[in-house]
Amino acid sequence: MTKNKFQMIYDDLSRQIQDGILKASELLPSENELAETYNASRETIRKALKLLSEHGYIQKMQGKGSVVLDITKINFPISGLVSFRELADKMGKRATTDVVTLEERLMSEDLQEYFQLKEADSIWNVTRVREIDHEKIILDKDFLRSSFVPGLTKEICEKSIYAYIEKELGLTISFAKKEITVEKPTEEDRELLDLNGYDMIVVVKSHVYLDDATMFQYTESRHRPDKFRFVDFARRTTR
Amino acid sequence: MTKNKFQMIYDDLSRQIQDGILKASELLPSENELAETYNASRETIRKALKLLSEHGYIQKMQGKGSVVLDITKINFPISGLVSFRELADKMGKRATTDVVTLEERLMSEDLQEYFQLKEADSIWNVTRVREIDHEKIILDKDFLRSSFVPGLTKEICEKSIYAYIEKELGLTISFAKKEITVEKPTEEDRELLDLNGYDMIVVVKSHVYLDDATMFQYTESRHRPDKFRFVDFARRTTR
DNA sequence: CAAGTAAACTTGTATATACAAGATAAAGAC
DNA sequence: GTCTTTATCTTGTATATACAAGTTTACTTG
Repeated sequence: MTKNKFQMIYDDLSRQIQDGILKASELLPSENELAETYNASRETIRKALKLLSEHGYIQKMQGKGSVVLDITKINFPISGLVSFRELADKMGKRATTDVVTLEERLMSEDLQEYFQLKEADSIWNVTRVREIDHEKIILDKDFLRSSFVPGLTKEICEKSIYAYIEKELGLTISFAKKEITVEKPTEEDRELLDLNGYDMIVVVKSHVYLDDATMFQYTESRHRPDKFRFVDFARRTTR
Repeated sequence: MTKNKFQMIYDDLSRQIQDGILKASELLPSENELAETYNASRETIRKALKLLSEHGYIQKMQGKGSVVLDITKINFPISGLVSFRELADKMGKRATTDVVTLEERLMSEDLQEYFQLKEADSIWNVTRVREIDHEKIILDKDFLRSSFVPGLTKEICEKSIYAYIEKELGLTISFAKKEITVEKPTEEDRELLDLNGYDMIVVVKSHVYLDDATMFQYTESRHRPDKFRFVDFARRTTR
């Protein structure tokens, strides 16, 4: 499945850490030892360890070794790019999605600006309400370039647009720029969500890019403040 | 200064991108060409390009090359670990810091839990109000293990604790776990901040770790919601 | 001309080697 | 015993080589 050697080693080691076989604050075997056990070169081991380090599984220390970090308290990875469905699954909550709007039209001028296009392109306009434990918590407003996502249906929007894009269409989502702010709710927010008296909304704006660096989606995910949580693992890198 | 070859190459290329010498949506020279111009091996070039990719400067595409991304709209890096001072400097705002509390005492039980220590250690308790454009916007509550930060003074807290830790003490901050939530303001928030009628507070909780994976600081940064903004660049990696 | 094929790019993976730099443990000097 | 030095671990950097895999270009073939 995962064909790459260093990814397989990463998978194996990260699983061992998650399962507690490799315990927190213990040292990993040295790179040379790992190279022997996995029948790989040291450089390949180092690629796997780099991944572990980036994802917060280990901390590397020159001269000493790689210590296993306590992942149990961290790993609530809204960090990175995780869809609503993946998240709800992980939490074991019963969550439903109501598709309020699904229409295709020419993009407006400000959207054209957002997508940095010279000519206005056709675009899908999807509005969805996310319900968790029978409360309408999240309002998702998606704008997807229809030239990339031809046959979008209500059924797909109810399940997962991401799954459709990646598995059905074979497109690869590569990276995203996100911005989190807190704003006053709009009329639409008040209509569609169970605000429960709160008069602020957490807004997550995402610009989503494909493999070839073309932006194909803009999303505003609007959350009721008491149900919002964002967790991040950040390494201090060379600026 | 930066001694490593691949970091110097990274610095040079990122500077060229920021200065517009390498323009967005253009292709970088191929890895082999770069290896020649920088008098380096291809692997060294690849390390530099990996950094560029991770920081959102370029997008690599197998078989094609590396395309320069439009960094101008992204780079408001609250993402990662940036201190209040660095941020204020970058925005060119006149910002002041008022040290409300600075005291050393034994840590409470819940703090001991946070730091995952068996015995209670001595800790610095710092409370600071951050003022921007004559408005009290941010309340920072810092808890630093005093065994690592011996001589903390009011003057240091008014400037930058980070600068003191990294430059004076020579400690290296390595990574942090952050959590963003939105909460009701406490009495302290109402007292110390200019809430301007807002009845919510954006809370950024940070666990800060050193080089050797010891946690030495816990911080709660409490922001007035209208002045809060968090920007993130996230790559979709192997999960 | 059109379609398909082959060659020549590009980046991705894997390996081997060499030395530098930091940390630790063992051996030696006093 | 105590301190210093040395050896030997560890990870970090840099290089060279080989081949795999994806893209583009040029060429051949019908």
